[in-house]
Amino acid sequence: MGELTKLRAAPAAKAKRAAPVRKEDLPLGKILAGDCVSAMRKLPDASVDLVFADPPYNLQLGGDLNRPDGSHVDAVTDDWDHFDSFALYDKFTRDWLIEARRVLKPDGALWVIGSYHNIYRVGAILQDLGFWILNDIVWRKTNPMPNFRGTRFTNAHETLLWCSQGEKAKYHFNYRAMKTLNDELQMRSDWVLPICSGGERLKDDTGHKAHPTQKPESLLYRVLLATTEAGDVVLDPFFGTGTTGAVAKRLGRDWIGCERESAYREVATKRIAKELPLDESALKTMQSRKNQPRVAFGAVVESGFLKPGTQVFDKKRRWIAKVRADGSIECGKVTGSIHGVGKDLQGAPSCNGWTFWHYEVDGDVKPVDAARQLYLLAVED
Amino acid sequence: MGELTKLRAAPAAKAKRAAPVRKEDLPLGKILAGDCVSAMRKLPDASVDLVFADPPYNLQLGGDLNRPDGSHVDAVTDDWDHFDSFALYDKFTRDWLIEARRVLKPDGALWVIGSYHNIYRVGAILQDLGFWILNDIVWRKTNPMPNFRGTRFTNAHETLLWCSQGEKAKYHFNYRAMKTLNDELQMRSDWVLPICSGGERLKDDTGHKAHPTQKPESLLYRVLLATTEAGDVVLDPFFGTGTTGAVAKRLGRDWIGCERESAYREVATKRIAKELPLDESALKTMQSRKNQPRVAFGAVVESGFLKPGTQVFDKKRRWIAKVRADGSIECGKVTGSIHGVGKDLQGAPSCNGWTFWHYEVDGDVKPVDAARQLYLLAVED
DNA sequence: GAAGGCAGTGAATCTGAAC
DNA sequence: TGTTCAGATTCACTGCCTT
Repeated sequence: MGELTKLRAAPAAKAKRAAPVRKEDLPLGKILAGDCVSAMRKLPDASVDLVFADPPYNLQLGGDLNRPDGSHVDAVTDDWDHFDSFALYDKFTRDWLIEARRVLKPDGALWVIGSYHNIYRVGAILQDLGFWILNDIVWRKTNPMPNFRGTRFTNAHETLLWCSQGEKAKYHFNYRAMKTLNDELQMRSDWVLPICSGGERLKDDTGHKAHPTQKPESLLYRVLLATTEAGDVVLDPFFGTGTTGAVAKRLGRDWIGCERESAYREVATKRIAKELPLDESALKTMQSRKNQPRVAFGAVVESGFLKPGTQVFDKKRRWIAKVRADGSIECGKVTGSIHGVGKDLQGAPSCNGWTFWHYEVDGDVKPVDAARQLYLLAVED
Repeated sequence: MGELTKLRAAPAAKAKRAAPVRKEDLPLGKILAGDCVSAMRKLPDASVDLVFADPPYNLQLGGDLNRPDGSHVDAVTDDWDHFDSFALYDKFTRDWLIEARRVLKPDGALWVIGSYHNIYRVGAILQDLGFWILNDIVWRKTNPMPNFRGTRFTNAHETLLWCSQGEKAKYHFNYRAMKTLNDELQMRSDWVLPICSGGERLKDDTGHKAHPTQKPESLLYRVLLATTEAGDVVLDPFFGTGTTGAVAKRLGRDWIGCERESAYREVATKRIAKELPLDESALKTMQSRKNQPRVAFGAVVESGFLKPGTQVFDKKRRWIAKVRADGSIECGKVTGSIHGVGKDLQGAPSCNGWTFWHYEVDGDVKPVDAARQLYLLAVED
């Protein structure tokens, strides 16, 4: 971070006190061709209310990857995602962030989405440039791709950074709208949303996905609803197939896109043309209810509501097993989950371990489900 | 990031080919006083299996920042100077990460926990030093503090980074134990755990919380269970009230702490003294089949668990092959190992013959893996 | 028509021991 | 150092086809 630190923050658009930009002078509803830095240079200072950016993640993939069933994973191998070094990626990032900063109004905001491959570099650089992080948001995917080789944790989330122009800068946050959207609870920094698939996923003529990393509209929906007003101008420097434009149009926001690839520009143009502004009542029904958390037996053990080493047994005490540290149980040579061991011992097709296994508390015998209820109570506070 | 990028990874402890460090020469179960950089300097190269670090987050919170030598940095909270404090924080971060890297074994791993105030700086710096991010983990708090002023999203998570020593470095991951802990589904990168409160939260004599940022034991439990083995040495450079030590002791891991504040050291010492290790059988976890001894198909045939001449077939009976005396199989003109024949017949990139091929026993159809399990049971006794 | 089986797929830094 | 090959490894959801 050395060099950057010396730069100090460009004072951003703050210094410009010229006449405010007229919306008529902006290329609203247009997708600018070329790389985003050149494209943004055509825009005046302090002219947009929000920048939403989904830059390349700089994934550094090894060889091919196959699923356990032998099928091939269609990975992101496009040239635009490849950088030879962190240094080059950092320069690329700095360049587009500087332009984004110039183009943003003093009370404008920046959103960037990324994964662990790039988001720590992006985050450090935007802080160096003077952006002020308001929240980091975790998009928790309901249906991520599994880790097929069993080598790491399933990479089940991506991260968004929401920033103002500086520590003292103003910004817009529709607190009430977010709270309403979230069943009258404050909207949290973790958002549970499915990935983009099914009918929403755009296909090319051959039926292949039109873009490798299309984002779900629900994500943009929440971003725009939370941090813009109707009539605001939203700029997306990495427009892709135009999710930002489509949702902006639906929500009555103006938009400007930048996109290098003509194929993506064409798909986006057609897509947005079909989009219609949504009426208010439809907006309200788009949010899904919060889903009941599943509780893993391991989580109950981990949290101490049932200690490793505890003996558990079925109601008739035909079998006695011992709880192990990882939430597996052991009964003689049979080990596994509470469900699997109960099933195998009984020779049954299935078994609900929560009600099958019991333990003793102060002389009482209780199903292990009682420990789950204690866990849920503690977690709910 | 300029300067750092040029540094590139110190080759870490890899270069050291000296005699492996003996555990007797390490200050196991001790809390080293002083700042963590000086304390870590007393430890030999390549001597610990895991570093878990919960460094100070205090960037924008009023200048409560300390240099590695323990001296206090004067508060610099005006926005003119906040880059100076970023630079100081970066230097502090780099210093302790470099020592952590030296002390870690080549196949050791690093965990760091942080919030959006510091984690982007930490992440970029550790990448610059050559650490390789394996996952970023989101600790999703079930009971976070609300945002009282309604100005932002409720900050409901913290981030952990899990890193190996480098892109090609080895590391340990107890995949099966994690899958078991999560009810037979892969453990994801988002962990839902309550914050530390209630009886677990340590209090001082006045009933005030003993430490402002005490982490829940469940968090450390999962970290240590996932990425260490019993007997491993865990180092925590920011020991605080010793959550890492307490959980390490419980799980049969050795630990070393560093802590500047004597008050925290005292609380931690008492706390850990009370902790009891789990007995060995409770510590057993589900093992990956990768760790099981390799069994040649020929050995299973040789031992009579699958007789030469037996017909084996895939689940849909598209192909039928015959087992030969040497453990090869024959399907028409295709002959070879169970894996190779399965692969060639399907035209697949690879094939696990143990689960692909089946045989009949008493009218039941079983994968040939069942014969391997019988063989393993017989051999174990 | 309903239900169930089967195939396909998504921002993925995805093996390692033996020779 | 590189090459070979045994063999370990997946979750949620969509959509088409069969029963």
